[in-house]
Amino acid sequence: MDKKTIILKVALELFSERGYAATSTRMISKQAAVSEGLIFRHYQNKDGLLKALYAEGISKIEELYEPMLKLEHPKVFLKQVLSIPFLIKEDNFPIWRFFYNQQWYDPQLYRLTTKLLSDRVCDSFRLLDYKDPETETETFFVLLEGIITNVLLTKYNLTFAVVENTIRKFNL
Amino acid sequence: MDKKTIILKVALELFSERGYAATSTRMISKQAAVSEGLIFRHYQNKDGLLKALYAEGISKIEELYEPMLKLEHPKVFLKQVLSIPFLIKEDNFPIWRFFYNQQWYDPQLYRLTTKLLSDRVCDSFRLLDYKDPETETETFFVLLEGIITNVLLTKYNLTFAVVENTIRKFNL
Amino acid sequence: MDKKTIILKVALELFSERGYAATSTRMISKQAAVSEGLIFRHYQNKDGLLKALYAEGISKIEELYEPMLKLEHPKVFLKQVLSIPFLIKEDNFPIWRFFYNQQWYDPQLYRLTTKLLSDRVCDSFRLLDYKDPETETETFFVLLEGIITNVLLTKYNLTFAVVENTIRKFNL
Amino acid sequence: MDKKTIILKVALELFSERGYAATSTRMISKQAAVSEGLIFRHYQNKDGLLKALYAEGISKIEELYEPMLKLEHPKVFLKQVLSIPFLIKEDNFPIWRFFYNQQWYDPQLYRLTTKLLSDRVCDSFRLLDYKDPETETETFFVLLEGIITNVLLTKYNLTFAVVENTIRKFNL
DNA sequence: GATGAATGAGATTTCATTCAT
DNA sequence: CATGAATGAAATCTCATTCAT
Repeated sequence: MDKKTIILKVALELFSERGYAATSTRMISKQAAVSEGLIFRHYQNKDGLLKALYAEGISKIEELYEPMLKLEHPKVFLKQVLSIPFLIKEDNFPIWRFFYNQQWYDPQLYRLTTKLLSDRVCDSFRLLDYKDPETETETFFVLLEGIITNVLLTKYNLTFAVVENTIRKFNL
Repeated sequence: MDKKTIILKVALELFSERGYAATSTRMISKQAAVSEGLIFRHYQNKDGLLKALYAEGISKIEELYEPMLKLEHPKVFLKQVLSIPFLIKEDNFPIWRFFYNQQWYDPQLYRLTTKLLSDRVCDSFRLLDYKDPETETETFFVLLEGIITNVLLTKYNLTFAVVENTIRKFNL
Repeated sequence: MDKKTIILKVALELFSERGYAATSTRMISKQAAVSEGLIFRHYQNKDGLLKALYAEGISKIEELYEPMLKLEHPKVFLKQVLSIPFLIKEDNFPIWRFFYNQQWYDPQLYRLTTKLLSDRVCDSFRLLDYKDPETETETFFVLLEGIITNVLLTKYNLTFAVVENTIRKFNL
Repeated sequence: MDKKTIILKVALELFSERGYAATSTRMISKQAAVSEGLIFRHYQNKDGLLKALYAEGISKIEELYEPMLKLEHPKVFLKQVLSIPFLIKEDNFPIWRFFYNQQWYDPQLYRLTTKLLSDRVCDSFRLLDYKDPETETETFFVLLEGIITNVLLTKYNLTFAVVENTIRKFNL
């Protein structure tokens, strides 16, 4: 892994755990074992790291969603969406934690992870003949966010039983 | 309102919106129209503000829960709990936002707002003859956190329909 | 003891142990259990404490020297002067320590404790027919300062044997 | 001389003359013509300057003592030790002044400059058949400290006659 | 590409001092 | 006489960023 990549990886880890504002470029350079100057050569400024991570995160999310969006059966699709928290592999954990944590300060991150799915989710509920698919979709996402937040804050200390219970509540 | 109180109020507003790390004591002093030194005279250090807000937040939460915990009927109680997001009055909004935002950095804040209710919620599901009240409770809280987070991030831009839908899903 | 006196006493203790610059008026007020404002009411400013202590110290020294200066026999007088370190009673210890420590920053304090005696010491050596009484006096005071410094820094951890040995070296 | 070295040199000069507590990092940076931040980059904190100076001072002292400790004849050796105040060259003056001044606040500095010599001094008195070499050594060091203090406080305004007189008193 | 010295602005904190009560 | 709130300046320290090498 080249130094540019290491810097971004370390920045992500620190932003994810401590938050953007509480992480200094010095900390990043120390933990990445590179000079502080190199961060600025590669990413211009601290905000550049943020932007690079936004881009990386979005592509990681799209990658994760790609096979999911190919599922045709609505119930199968919705169940898969609810399983997202358990699909976040260990090496993608930091970027999700970073996004969820960062949305408290950056409105453009709000619901970024779910809005790529919202149309398909709404369609699925419509196909399943739910009478108010919009409200159903909204409820679905609110719950999903609760689950994801929980997983990110407790580092996977959440039983799958909760997801199964949710699946039942949505008759999936 | 005396200056000590104003400082804490302003600190809360700023911490709530921008986060603790991104808020300088200088910003607080400017917005509170006091000298920067006064912050330290009253709260020792920046962390002292945090601790004072923790204490204040906890007592505000207990205040909010007090009448709720007196509700005897389990369904009534659970429905009331699900309505918490709409019970958070405007002047308590900042402390809730601060707590939910801060839990990303401070493990001691995790679930602090819900653990005061968890036993009663579990008992309620047991009284209602749910077969796995523990999982039901967990699902309930995960969903509640999703709703509260949503309300705090969008400033109440959430229809009550979602709550009603949830109530239906839990047969309340 | 009234508050004005307590303040000065506490200031002396702290200045004596930590030095003037490293002692804040806040520390003094805390340890004296008075308000910080009271220090300024009684002594105008921090420098006022210094000046008050200078005056007190000088009068304490004169008090100590008074009986000594009445000794007529030169040898008896000189031996008594060499015993000064052991005449400094516990409650006068802080003011001596303060003076000796403070002389590193304030030239007017240099030799202040000994210059009141220097003429009499020189006369004594002259009476005893020392051939160079000025150099003898200087040597005598240098040694005395060494002994006093030692006593002040080690809190009396100095054997009287050293003083006796010195007395012998000066044929007293 | 690089900036790191200049900072330490200036810090020494100021600490030596005004004392540690009364010297601000701002003063150091101004006089060293560097940014204040650089002090912290090179020495972590103000205390880091202190520690660096301790290390430097100890090595300077050892340097000064090295040739002295090679002197075999006890009288020659002791006379040389008594001449230390006149061996402190102008550029080592600040570090000695700093050490002697600082020992009033830092117990670990007490007698640091003499303890490296104490065994050899005691041995010398024993070789010269003094009956109580320990007391003789103690007296010798007390006097030496008096002389050094005097030199440091008056900037060499001390006649060599005092040292010669002392040598006579110890029969050297 | 990479370093590490260097900076100026700003963050946190402490300080002596004032003032209304 | 005495308090304690309040201040403005300064002290210590951190930060993002630049630049010569």
